[in-house]
Amino acid sequence: MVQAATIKDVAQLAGCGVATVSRVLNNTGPASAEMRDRVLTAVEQLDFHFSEVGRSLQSSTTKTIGCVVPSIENPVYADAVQGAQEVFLNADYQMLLVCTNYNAHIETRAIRTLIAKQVDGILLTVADAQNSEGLDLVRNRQLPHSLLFNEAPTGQANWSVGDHAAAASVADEFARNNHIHTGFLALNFLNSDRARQRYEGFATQCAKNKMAVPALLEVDGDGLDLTDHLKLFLEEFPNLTGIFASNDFLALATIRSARNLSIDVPSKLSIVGFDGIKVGQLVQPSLATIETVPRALGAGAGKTILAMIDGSEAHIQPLKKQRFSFRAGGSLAPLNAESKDGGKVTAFPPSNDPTQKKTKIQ
Amino acid sequence: MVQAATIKDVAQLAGCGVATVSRVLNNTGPASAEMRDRVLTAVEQLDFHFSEVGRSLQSSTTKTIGCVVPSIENPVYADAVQGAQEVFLNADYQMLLVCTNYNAHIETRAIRTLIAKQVDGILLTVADAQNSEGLDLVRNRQLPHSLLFNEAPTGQANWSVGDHAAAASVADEFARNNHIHTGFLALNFLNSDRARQRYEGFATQCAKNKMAVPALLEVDGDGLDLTDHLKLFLEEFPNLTGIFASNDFLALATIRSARNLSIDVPSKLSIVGFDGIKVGQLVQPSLATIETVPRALGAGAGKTILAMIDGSEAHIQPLKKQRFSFRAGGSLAPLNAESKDGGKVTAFPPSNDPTQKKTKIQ
DNA sequence: TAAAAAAGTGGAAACGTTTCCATTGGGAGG
DNA sequence: CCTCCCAATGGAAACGTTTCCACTTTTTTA
Repeated sequence: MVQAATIKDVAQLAGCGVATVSRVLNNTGPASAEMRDRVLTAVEQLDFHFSEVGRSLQSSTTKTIGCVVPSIENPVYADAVQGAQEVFLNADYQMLLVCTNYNAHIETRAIRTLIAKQVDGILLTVADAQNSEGLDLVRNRQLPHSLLFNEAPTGQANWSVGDHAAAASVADEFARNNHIHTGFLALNFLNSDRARQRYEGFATQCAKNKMAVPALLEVDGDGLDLTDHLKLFLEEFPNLTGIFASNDFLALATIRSARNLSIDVPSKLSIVGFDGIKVGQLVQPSLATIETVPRALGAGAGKTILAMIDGSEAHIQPLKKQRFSFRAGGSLAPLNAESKDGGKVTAFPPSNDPTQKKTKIQ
Repeated sequence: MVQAATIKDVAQLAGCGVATVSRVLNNTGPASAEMRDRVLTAVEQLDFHFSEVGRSLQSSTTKTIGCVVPSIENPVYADAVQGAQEVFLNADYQMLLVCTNYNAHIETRAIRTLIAKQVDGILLTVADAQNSEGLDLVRNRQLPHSLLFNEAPTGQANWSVGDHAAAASVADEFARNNHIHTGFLALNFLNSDRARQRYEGFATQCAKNKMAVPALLEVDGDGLDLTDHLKLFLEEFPNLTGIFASNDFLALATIRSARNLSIDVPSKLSIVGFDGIKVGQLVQPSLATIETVPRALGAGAGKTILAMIDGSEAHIQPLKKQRFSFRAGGSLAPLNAESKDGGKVTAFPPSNDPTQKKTKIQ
């Protein structure tokens, strides 16, 4: 590894003290035109750049922000992280990223290290915001931070989706389509407070709509093939007509599994997802889902942290009212008497898919 | 922000010199049992943790590795980044992540900053490995680094997919299915050397297989709705029977667009993607594609860097022969005379989709 | 023209570590 | 009892910055 030039080298070559070099390069304090020239020439000649480490030690500022999320294999987190990262980069901050895989131990350890590295702020999505050792650490140090996807305490800028309300709106949509018996499908339900909030919001609103208590359907593994799971669920709850999957990938896997079992979606079984990933609009039937704006949430949370670091804490971002919206799709259809009583249904019913164009070629 | 305790505070509280504290805590050098105790107690009492900044300055090592990729909205990069990140974390390194959005200027600036931050190594996917200012910087400093997805110079561990060969295998698959007239569909073709290598590998192998020169189809925008593009392409190249999309998302969008145009996939038009994203197996028809192992590539590149930092440079990872495989899917079907002459084809031909289970319920 | 102010400059301390070196004290070997 | 060695310990330098302060030189003002 080639040794980089230091400010001392520059000073020596320019024939001046290090203080002068610092002043010239940072434009802080006076310097004669001639001195300025000599320094700049030396810098050029040595290809000098300040060592951020030295700077950090002296200023106790690192221009670095930590980011802790469960996983970026989930496009929702990936988008959010990227949104934040761009905000940081524009403000000349860099991002230290840690994925915890929903593991509280890794979470805590990572946060500890980030603090030791003296990050100027932390952006985090914790497994459980009510009970997070790492989050406590951050709060104790009063390190600038913002929760992302987790519900923030009142008074702080909130960059969560609003899982409870969003899930409630799914219940409303099922109700509007005359569904009574529904299920909530989750992968690793216990791992995240978001999944629990979604279930709760869904169940509560189902009750308000005089629907049955939704069945809680849990699956494990990678969630790619749910055929066997789905078969069992439908045997256990034979009058299920709709499934709310806790994310879009799970929803697509469910549709696929239904196809394997020759159960038509949506005429026999309606599916609604959560997140609003892009491919949901490309598949057939298109996916009814909760559309979220992860990128905007990430960017917003990033800006909140920067504002806190700036000291303009008072001026925290206004918490937007609506951070989700229901996206209609072909996977959710009204439940009518005809299909309910097991009567014949067209194998490929006329699409009620609003995103499907009807353009013809030739 | 609460001020953290320093080694001096510990020394003072324990009534000893800082050198002793350092020795005790790092287990480097002797210390009496009693001293050990006093230090440990003080540490406990002050909740002391070393400042990594101070350490870095003294050791000129940061336990930090930079990672530069175009975007993690693309699941391929996201998976690779996560794979690398896990490797780093296991070795007690943290990752500084920068997304360049395929912008060479951001790329260069980011790499410069990473060097100033004195990262111990850099993992990068550059827009064009033959012509990258940032890559030159890294090479000049002889900073431990590894290319990811870019073809590495001979002699270095190679963590690219092998785009040329992979694309060639797609040409072979089209040939095996009797396709002659194909097209290569790319989004922002000029932005990356990978897309170009894929086209070249595809075109070369098409020639070997006595197929027509593949049409180069370029689209712009977000690639969500390609209907109009596809219509134009098919008007311009009316005898096109197969399209090789440069990534899976584009492939799925193409299938969707074909549906909009009432062109059946695969009987009228076969589609093959690239990357092997998971949802490709969930859709109908399932997507024929090149399956890659981005996570493994990222992890491998990460390990390579760690090995270089360790100094065990000699023992670089062996470059695996095959880093991709063709995954059959319902979107690619043989071209037979019947469908070629515009004759009647079943609207929903018996699936030749190998991933589709035939399980029935009840 | 002298005094005061301002501009230009460098030395040194401080930030939090590690590590080299010197100092002390005690035990073992002669 | 004297030496020698080794364990235990602390002081201080070094890493690369910024910034305070003091000093010299130039310019302004009266």
